Amino acid sequence: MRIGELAERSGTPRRLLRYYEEQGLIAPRRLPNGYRDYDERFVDRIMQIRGLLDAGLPTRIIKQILPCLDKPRVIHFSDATPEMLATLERELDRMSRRVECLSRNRDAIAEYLDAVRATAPPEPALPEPAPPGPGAPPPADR
Amino acid sequence: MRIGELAERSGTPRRLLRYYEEQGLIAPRRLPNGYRDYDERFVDRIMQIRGLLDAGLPTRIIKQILPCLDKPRVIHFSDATPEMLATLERELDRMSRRVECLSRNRDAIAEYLDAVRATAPPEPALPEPAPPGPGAPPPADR
DNA sequence: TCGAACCATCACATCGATGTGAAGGTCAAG
DNA sequence: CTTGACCTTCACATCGATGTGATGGTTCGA
Repeated sequence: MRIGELAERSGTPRRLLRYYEEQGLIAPRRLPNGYRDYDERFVDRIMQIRGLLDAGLPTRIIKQILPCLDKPRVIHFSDATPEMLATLERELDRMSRRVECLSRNRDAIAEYLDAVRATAPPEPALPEPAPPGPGAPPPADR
Repeated sequence: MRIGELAERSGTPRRLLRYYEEQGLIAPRRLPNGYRDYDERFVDRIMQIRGLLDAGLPTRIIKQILPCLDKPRVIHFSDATPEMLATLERELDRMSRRVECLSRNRDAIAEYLDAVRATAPPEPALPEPAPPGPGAPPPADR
């Protein structure tokens, strides 16, 4: 597929797809006329990238960890330089802390909302849209 | 305490303490000479703010959710406008998604590291430093 | 063949978080 | 009384992620 379709299917501006490529996060093929050519797997890939970006990881780090998250792993064992492993360890630690901090505050918000709801009548829920893919980031804050 | 001590105790540049104040996240007293005057509670407060920032929340949102994370809650029930509650719901959802995405990728990295370690001999661990406060962010990526 | 709808690259703008430094006030210790 | 270590405000710079638009090539259908 070309960039427009991927943009639509991943909910990502073309600009960012080109930016992620420039940052070395993805490397789509090119058609004879120079157009970018993406296959299906890029949809989830982009979701994953956006999820990680949204969670606070910079592209530089994402670029390093992405190859390790693919199966089968065996292929990528050769990438495992000591510096690489050290980076991964550090990032693993950072991510765990982030998850902890985020969970703690999320639970506190949930608790607060529960407390508020206990004093005011709730409203009926709406039917939900389709669930997001494996790496889907939450919608923007704006 | 004055800004220098808080900066040191929270590991945060003075610049950012002033920035957070400018963004309405904190409101320290002022001494007669105009100096900012922080009490003990600001140390954890700053940690919490930095943790949330690091996890990808913008100051604008943090400003809204911070008052709800304090105990006792009862005092803050008056803040609970419908828009406020809607914001909290949205943000709760976003945070949950973030936690999910982050956890998933973190687990994948852990799995990868385990796989790698299974083929190379491990090294003995070092003694750990003091654990961080309640809202402590992970160290920077840089 | 012409226009619409794609695509390309490039450059510049914006936005939030952060760094840095200038110019000057306060205060305690020598 | 001066010096040094604090503090103040203000302004401008940087950095990464993102928005926007200019300029031009490709493809396809009317």
